Amino acid sequence: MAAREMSPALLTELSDRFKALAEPARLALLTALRRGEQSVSDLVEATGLGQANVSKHLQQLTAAGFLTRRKVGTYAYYALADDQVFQLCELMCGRIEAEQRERRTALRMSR
Amino acid sequence: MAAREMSPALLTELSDRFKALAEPARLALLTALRRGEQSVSDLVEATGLGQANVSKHLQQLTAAGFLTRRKVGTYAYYALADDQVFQLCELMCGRIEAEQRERRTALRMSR
DNA sequence: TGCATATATTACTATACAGGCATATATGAC
DNA sequence: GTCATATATGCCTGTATAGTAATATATGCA
Repeated sequence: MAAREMSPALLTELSDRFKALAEPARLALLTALRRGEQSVSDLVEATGLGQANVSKHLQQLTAAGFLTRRKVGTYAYYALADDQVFQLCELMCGRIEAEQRERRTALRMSR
Repeated sequence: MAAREMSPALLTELSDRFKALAEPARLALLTALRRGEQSVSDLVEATGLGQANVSKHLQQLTAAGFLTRRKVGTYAYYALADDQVFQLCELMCGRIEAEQRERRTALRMSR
């Protein structure tokens, strides 16, 4: 947020982006796509999710700007729009690990 | 996600954190707290949200590790646990601005 | 043309949760 | 003790959405 003025509109846009990442299934799809562009059926197999479900999640991720879509014949190939999304995940993972470290330390202190 | 193995448990923890940021009201509270530690009633006034609503949002942000809570008398003072959360917002805002630039460019091209 | 495959969409159900209101809890003042 | 204030909690309603199953759409092939 920094020096930015946080208008209600920006807050809504921001929360919409975070909402796109706020689902384990969608994070699993992003993770699977680290290996490169894949079709819907590839991703169905990679994640074990239902086809309709995957299709809808991919649409949401694309609408949020995290994925690109390329249609070839009857296939739809999805790919990461960029890898910035993983910077977000890395920051979050770092927080989670820091908290786990703190919990372990607190545990040690209490014994 | 990088070199991390993304276990289902980690995906869930990650999505929980993102979910905490996936609400305009909670982002507004975080923004208000940039000015420093504040009580619940301060934040009610700053945001215009209802007291019960603010109290519940603050609990969620605290559970997600974004806020700390300090009780003094009948007051509860909340503060940002760190400012890393704004790095996340900055990254997201950067994405939003980039897309707006692209939309403007696309518009120029189409005229 | 008709058939098969890949993806998207629709309808439905179950669940989660934001928001508001009323109330409970906790602390301080008297 | 009573009263007032600050915060948290429980209940309720409406809305959003994840998941599934069935169907629609689109493309390629014979």
